[in-house]
Amino acid sequence: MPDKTEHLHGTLDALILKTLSSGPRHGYAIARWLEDTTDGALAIEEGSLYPALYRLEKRRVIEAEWGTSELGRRAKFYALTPRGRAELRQRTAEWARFAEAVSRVLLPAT
Amino acid sequence: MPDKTEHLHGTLDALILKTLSSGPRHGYAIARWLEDTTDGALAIEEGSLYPALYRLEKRRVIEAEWGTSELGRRAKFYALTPRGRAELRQRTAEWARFAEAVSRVLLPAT
DNA sequence: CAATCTAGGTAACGATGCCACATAGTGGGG
DNA sequence: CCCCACTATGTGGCATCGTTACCTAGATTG
Repeated sequence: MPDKTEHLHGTLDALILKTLSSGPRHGYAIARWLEDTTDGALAIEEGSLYPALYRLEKRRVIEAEWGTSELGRRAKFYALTPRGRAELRQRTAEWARFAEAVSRVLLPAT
Repeated sequence: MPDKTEHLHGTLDALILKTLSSGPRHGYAIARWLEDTTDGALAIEEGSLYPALYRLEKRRVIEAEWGTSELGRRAKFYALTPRGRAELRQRTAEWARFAEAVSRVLLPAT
């Protein structure tokens, strides 16, 4: 067994954008939501999440604002920009195409 | 647009193994077959393919033998080892699980 | 009081695919 | 006849990106 699943490569950004498409969320909530929604199949490490958020913010696809979490703690809320919505659409389409292709190769019985 | 699709990350090995599951093939044929089978959706660069083949060979999931291609040129034919078949099964299952999770997140309408 | 959860963050690392290029033989078109 | 395109393998350097392993800090709960 070589390594874990670094399948996330190239997909994490899209997942984050999608998570924000229903409204602003803070980082921790993004990770929780993704984990819950996928019954734990997708586990986002903090060391992946926060750098990813910075990248996305720098590229202006999301923007951040400090606020207060549901539990009264200080938290940074991220929101999609219009640019982000456009990128989400594009990346979703790319994913669909890619996943369809891989499945077509991989899933037929040996 | 940030970069191309390096979605292949972590998936390339499985695709190669699958390609070999129906019999030995040489590197170039693997790339062609994947491209054809997916109508060009998966394009494997040489700079990715050959290093990947070495990695797989070193890990004993495939083994190589020099031979002659259909067109009479010298070519290195790769074949799955039993170990390779086992890994293919495992990786296919991982992919299915991962893809299902991502699709569940990404594909519902915004 | 310790542990656990929420919340954000950083540094160093390694894996892996990509780009660009090199080599070489062959077949076909102009 | 020459050049291009295609078959076929390979290499070096690069960049990206997720992971591991930490750290801080406040709140809650056992």
